[in-house]
Amino acid sequence: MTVNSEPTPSSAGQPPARSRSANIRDVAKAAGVSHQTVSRVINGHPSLRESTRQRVLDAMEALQFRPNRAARSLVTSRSGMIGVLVTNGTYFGPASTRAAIESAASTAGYLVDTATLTSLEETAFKEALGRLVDHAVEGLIVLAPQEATLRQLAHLPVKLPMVTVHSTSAADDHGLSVDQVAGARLATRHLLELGHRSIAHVAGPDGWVESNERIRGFRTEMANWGLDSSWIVTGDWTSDSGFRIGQDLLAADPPTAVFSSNDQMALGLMHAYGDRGLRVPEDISIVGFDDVPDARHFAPPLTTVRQDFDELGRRCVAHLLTQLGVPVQNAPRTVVPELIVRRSTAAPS
Amino acid sequence: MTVNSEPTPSSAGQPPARSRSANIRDVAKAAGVSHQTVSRVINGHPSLRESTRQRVLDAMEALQFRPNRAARSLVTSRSGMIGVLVTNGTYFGPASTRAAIESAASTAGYLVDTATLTSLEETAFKEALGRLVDHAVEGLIVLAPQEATLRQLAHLPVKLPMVTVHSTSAADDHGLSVDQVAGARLATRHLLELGHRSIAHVAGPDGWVESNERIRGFRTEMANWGLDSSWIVTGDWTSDSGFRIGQDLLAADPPTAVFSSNDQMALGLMHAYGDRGLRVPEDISIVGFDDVPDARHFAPPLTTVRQDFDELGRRCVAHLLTQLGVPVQNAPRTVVPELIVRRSTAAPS
DNA sequence: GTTTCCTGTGTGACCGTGAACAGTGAACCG
DNA sequence: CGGTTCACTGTTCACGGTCACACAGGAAAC
Repeated sequence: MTVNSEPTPSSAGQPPARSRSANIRDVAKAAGVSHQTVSRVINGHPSLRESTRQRVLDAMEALQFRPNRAARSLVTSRSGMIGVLVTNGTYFGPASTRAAIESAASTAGYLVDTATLTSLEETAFKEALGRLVDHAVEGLIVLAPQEATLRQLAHLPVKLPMVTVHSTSAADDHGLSVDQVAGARLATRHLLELGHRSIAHVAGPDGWVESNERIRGFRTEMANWGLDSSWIVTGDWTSDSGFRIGQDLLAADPPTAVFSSNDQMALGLMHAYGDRGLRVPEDISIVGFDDVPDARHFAPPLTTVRQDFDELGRRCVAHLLTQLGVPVQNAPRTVVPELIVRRSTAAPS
Repeated sequence: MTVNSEPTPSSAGQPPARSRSANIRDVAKAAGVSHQTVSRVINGHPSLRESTRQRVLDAMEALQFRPNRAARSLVTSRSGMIGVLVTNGTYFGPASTRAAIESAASTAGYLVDTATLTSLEETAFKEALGRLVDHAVEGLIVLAPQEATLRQLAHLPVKLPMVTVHSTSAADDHGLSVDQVAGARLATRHLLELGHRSIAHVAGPDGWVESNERIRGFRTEMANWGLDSSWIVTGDWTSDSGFRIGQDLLAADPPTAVFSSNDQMALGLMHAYGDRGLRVPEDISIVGFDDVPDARHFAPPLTTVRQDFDELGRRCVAHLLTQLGVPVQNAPRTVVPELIVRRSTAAPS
C-alpha cells in the first residue's frame, strides 16, 4: 500500500488526489481537533486527554503523516543534525570514530552531516564549516587532528557547541582525546624495559597533533631513563613511508628497536627489514600505535598501543549532547590507551 | 569583527541589538528594494538591473547575510542534502567510497547525511531510511552490499532518486558496481596460468553481494579450465577469520594456491602458513582482493585485485545528480578492476 | 456562591524563503 | 499616436510547523 502511488482516476465530486503528503492540519481535520493539538501530540505535551491523543495518533497513522523537519526547523531553529568535519576519513582511526559517532548520534535522534576538508587552507576550512552552518547543524565534531585546523578553529568566530578530537591539551575547553603521551610512554617504556637503549622513533607528519604528542611521550620516557631521544624520523602515516624509512635506517648503524607512531608505518618498516634479511624481533624490535585489526596478523604479530576509537566516538557525542542540553551521562575527557604486547618485540640480542 | 559578538550596550533610541541573524527582508530594507528582489539576486534571476544586483550584494555583505536553508527547503522542498546509507563504514572499501562521495557531493554543492545501519533487520533499515527521508534528502546512495539490504530496498516503496553500490546485476536500474566477477576471474586465471590446479577460494560471508559475485567469478574461470571449483571456505572478511581458515586448510591436504575474497583474509592466511613454517609463495600462492594500501607491504607483498573505490564514489554521485536533474557528465556503470601482481604468487613447486 | 486554579483545547501570528501575479515605465511598432 | 512588448520590480500568499495567548468547564478554595 504505497502512499505515493497514484489512486485510480477517481470519479468526479471527490476532492482531487493530493500529491503532497499530509501535514499537521490534514491530520487535525481527520482527527477532528485543531492543528495545535496535533502538534502537542507530536511533542508529547502532558495535558492531553488520552482519548484525544489516541484519535490523533490513529489519524497520523492513517494518513502516513511524517512531520516536516524543515518547517519545524524554521520555527525552532533546531535542525536535529550534528556536523562532523573530517580530513582523512579513510584511515582506520577516523573511520572507526565516525562510525561510533554516527551510531551514538542516531541513538539520540540526531542525524550526522559530514563535510570533508579537501585541504588545510583556511578557505577550504571556512567553506566546509560554512556549509555545515548553513544547514543549521546544532553542534560540531571536529575530526581533523592537524594543528592548523585547531588553530583556525580557535580564531574563527564559531558560535556553535563543539567538540574537537585529538585536541592538543587537556586545558582546552572542548577537546577530547586519547592520551597520546601516555600511550607513547607505554610503548617506549616497554622497549626500555626489554633492555633496548638504541631506540629510534618514526613519527607521523609535522602538524598533526598525534605526531607531536607521541614524540613528546617518547622524549619524556627516554629522558626519564637518562637517554638521548633525538633519533626521530618523520613519516606520513603510510606503510610506504615506513618502508622507505626502514631502508634509510638500515643504511647507517640501525637501532635495536623502533617505536613507530602508527601500525601502518610499522608494517612498512618490517617489510624493509625483511627485504634485507633482518628478523623481527630477533634483530630489531618494533612497536606500533593504534592496534589496527590487522596488526595481530602482521609477520610477526605487532606489539602496539590500542586506542579505543569506538569509545572516543561515543564520548564525542556524549559531550556534544551535554552542551546541547540533552541529558546524557557524561564521560571523562580522556581515553587511556593500552599496550598490547605481541611478537614484534624482544630483548636485544 | 564577530557577527555574533554583543555590541556594547547601546545608547537609548537605537533599535535593540538584533540577536537573530539578518534575513532576506533586512537585506531588502538595507538595499532599498523588496525582499523578492533580494531573492532574485540569490537565485541568479536573469532580469535584474546590474546596479540593483550590486546594491543588494553590498547589503548582503554588510549584514553578513546567509540564506536560511530551512526556509528555502520548506518552500522548495529541496534540501541540498544527499543521504548515504552505510553498513560497515570502517572497512577500507566503504570508507574510501564515502570519502569520494563526500568530496564529489560537496563540489556539486550538496551536503552528505549519513545513516549507519546497525543491523540487517528490516526495522533497522526502515528506521535509518526514515531518518534520512525525514530530513528530506534529495537522493540516496546505498553502500550496503548485503543482499538483504538490496532486497528490502527493492520491495520498499522508496520514491527517491537512488544509487546502490555493489549491486547484484547490471540489469538493475540504479545499480553501480565494480565488476566483481571479472576481478575474481582475473585472480583465478592468474593462478591457473601459473600452473596451479589445486586452488581453494576463501569467500566472504554469505549474503554479501561481493562474496557471491567473486565466488561466481572463481567458479566460471575454473569451469573454463575444466576444473572442479567446489573448494570454497567462508570467512567474514576479517584477518582473524583468514587466520582460522588458514589453520583449517593446513589440517588436511592443503591446496597449492588460494584466492582470498579480500586482502585482510589473505593476511590472516599468510599468518597461519607462516606459523606452520610454510612459505609464500614457494609452498603456497595467495591472491587477495581490494588492493588495500598496506597490501604491498605484507610479507610477502600481496598479489591482489585493485578496485578503484574513489572512482566508484565519484560515479555514484554523478549518477545520482543525473537523476536529480543536475547536469553532469555521466560515467559508465561498471568499474573494471585490475590485477596487481606482487610476490605472493608463483608457479607451484 | 463566587473566585481561583488547573486541565484540555482552539485561534491567530510568525519563522524566512520562493512562486504567482501584478504593476510600472520605456522602447518599439504599425 | 495609441497599443503592445519587454525588462525590471513589488505585493501577496503559501510552505508546515511552533508559540503565545485565549477560553471553556470543572474542581478546589474562600
